[in-house]
Amino acid sequence: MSKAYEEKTPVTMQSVAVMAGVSPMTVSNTFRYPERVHAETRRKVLLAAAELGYIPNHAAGNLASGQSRVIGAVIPSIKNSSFYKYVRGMQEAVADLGYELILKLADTQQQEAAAIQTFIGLRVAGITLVGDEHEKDAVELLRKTGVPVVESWVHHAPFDMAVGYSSAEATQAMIALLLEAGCRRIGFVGYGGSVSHRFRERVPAFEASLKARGLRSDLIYLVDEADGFGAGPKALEGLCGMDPALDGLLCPTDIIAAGVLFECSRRGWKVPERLAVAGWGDYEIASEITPRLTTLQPNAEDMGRHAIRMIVERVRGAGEPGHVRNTGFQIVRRDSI
Amino acid sequence: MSKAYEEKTPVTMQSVAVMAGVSPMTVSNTFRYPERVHAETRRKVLLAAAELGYIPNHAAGNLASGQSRVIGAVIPSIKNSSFYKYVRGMQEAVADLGYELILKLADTQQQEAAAIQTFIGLRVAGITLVGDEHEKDAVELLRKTGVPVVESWVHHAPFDMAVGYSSAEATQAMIALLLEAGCRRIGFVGYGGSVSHRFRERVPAFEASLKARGLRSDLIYLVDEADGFGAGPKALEGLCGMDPALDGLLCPTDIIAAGVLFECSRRGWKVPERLAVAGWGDYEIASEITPRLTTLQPNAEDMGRHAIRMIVERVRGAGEPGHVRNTGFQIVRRDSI
DNA sequence: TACAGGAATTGTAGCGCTACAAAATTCAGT
DNA sequence: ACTGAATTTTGTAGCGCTACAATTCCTGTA
Repeated sequence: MSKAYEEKTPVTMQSVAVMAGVSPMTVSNTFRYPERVHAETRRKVLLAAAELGYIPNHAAGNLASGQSRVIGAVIPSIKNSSFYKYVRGMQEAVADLGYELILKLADTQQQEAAAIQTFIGLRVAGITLVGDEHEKDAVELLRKTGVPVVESWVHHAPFDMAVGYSSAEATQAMIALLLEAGCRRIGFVGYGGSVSHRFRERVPAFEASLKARGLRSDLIYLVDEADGFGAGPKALEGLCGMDPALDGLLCPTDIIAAGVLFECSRRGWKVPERLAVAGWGDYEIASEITPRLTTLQPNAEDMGRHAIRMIVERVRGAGEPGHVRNTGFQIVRRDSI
Repeated sequence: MSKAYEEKTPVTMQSVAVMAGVSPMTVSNTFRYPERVHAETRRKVLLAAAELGYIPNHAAGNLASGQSRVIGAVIPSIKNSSFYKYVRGMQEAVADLGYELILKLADTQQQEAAAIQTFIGLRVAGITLVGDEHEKDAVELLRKTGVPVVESWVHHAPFDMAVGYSSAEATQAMIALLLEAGCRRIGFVGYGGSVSHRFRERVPAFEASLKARGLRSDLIYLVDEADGFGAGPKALEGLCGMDPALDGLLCPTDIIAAGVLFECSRRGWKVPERLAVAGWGDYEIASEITPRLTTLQPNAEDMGRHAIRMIVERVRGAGEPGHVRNTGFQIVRRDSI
């Protein structure tokens, strides 16, 4: 029977130092400032470290130096493939900059607050959040500790820094495209319930765009976030009830747009001739279903990359609080409009 | 202009102790062993801590106690919704047990090895991995440090502990279902390239099941993992080339099965009459498309929960190395078979 | 050969916390 | 009031590492 975890003799910097025949400080320097150590010495130290399987204890280093190379990211859900790209962007950036990224999932504001506490407990170098709606106490805590924080997917008024794009502008752009394609009775599918700001700000943008053209702007139908694809058929039915001649539809995600497409095929409706459908998010499914979905691509990887860069800049003394970076969006024109 | 992060006066246990008028040790006890301190004292300490926004420094605590309340999970990808459920299960279990979960994404073995190093550097209490194929050095390192490790989604021969189900058994069960439904010319879609063991072990199970019944067992088509939905049509075309009377199809994921369903609808084939289609993974899409997909549900949440429990048990002194837990699977019968 | 000046190396002290043991306080039962 | 035990509180030492200053080792030049 093998020994329990704690009973193994831990490999410390000290043991590496002894094996390499140098002082512990030299071992430390070898890892943190390799250029300060003579090449030959460095070789010996690295050899000893490899031999012993030595991994520097971040916890101790962090404590001694007051600095951390770890950035914490709170993600609301991993179901959504935009977040996947966002995380990829962050991973890429931390790798370039010599940092580490750790993730926590949080579906609710309470969970987010708990995740923030964990990260602060770990004394991470910075934190990235999604959205601009957070628990009051959590924000207070972040303020007090002064950790660099980037809010992603939002576009203005951060309590520290933000990176994202404007959902309102994106909505306008999508409506413009629908209008250009000849649609005149455009419907809007939104999320009901207490959904986040970045979804809610689309509604007024939708209304304003249509009113400006003198078109009907009340074809709005709210669905339940949990319904997935199933929300598509429901929304289509609801909206057709309001205006049977509905000819364009703006969906909050590609998933719902796909659901609408399934329903159109069931009804024998041609897309985009009978109904033009706009997605949002550029999920994988958008380019795979028939007809291929015209959608909005939010540059999620860029967002992730910039979120990390902003934190690292701040740690290095640059980067002002209040900094907002607009990573924009792109409309991917395919077959559904 | 606000001060830089490092310049803020940090709130330490000491400052809480002063404010509450007790010794630092009492503050420590209040957080770690609340029952050891008098209720009234506890109240004072908690009040002071809240007032100052004190969050215990995990790094220091970890260093002093040699113990950690953080478990690290390495996830290969978050695109796949089974992993989502797996993570949910883990989150739930850590919350129950008073631990924390942090995630790292790793698509390749190299990235996995790096993630393991990070976790060991953080001196986490345990690590969960996916699959049983890891970089040799990483395994060596895990062995040396003795961290409790659970390999998930696999069923046997762990180097420490494992939790999962047998892909071979699952394949057999699915084939049995197809046969029962009257299929006699069954095709198999697999992943080409260097794909992990848990996918590869399905092939011999497929062949054996069919040979045992004296049926054709060479209708195997390999697709590229990156093709997503698009792999479905390709596989269907390839397999029909081998046997135009193909009447059943076993897909490696629901995504591919969905792609096949799209293609069937394009061809005007009835499912399951013309072709019965089996998915794998019970993704969201499985219950949303028409016809609804019969698929294999791997009890991912259970897997996550058990992975965490096994680690915590080990830390607490129970739980043998070599422990394997079979969380089984379920076939979700819907309309495609 | 001596020595300034840079390169490389090494003690010292302490980061914030906790294990442990010792000390102080409270309490019950005479 | 007094004692022994139980409860609560508190020093002490040290976890593994790094900042910083001090020391030692080199090299080239006078």
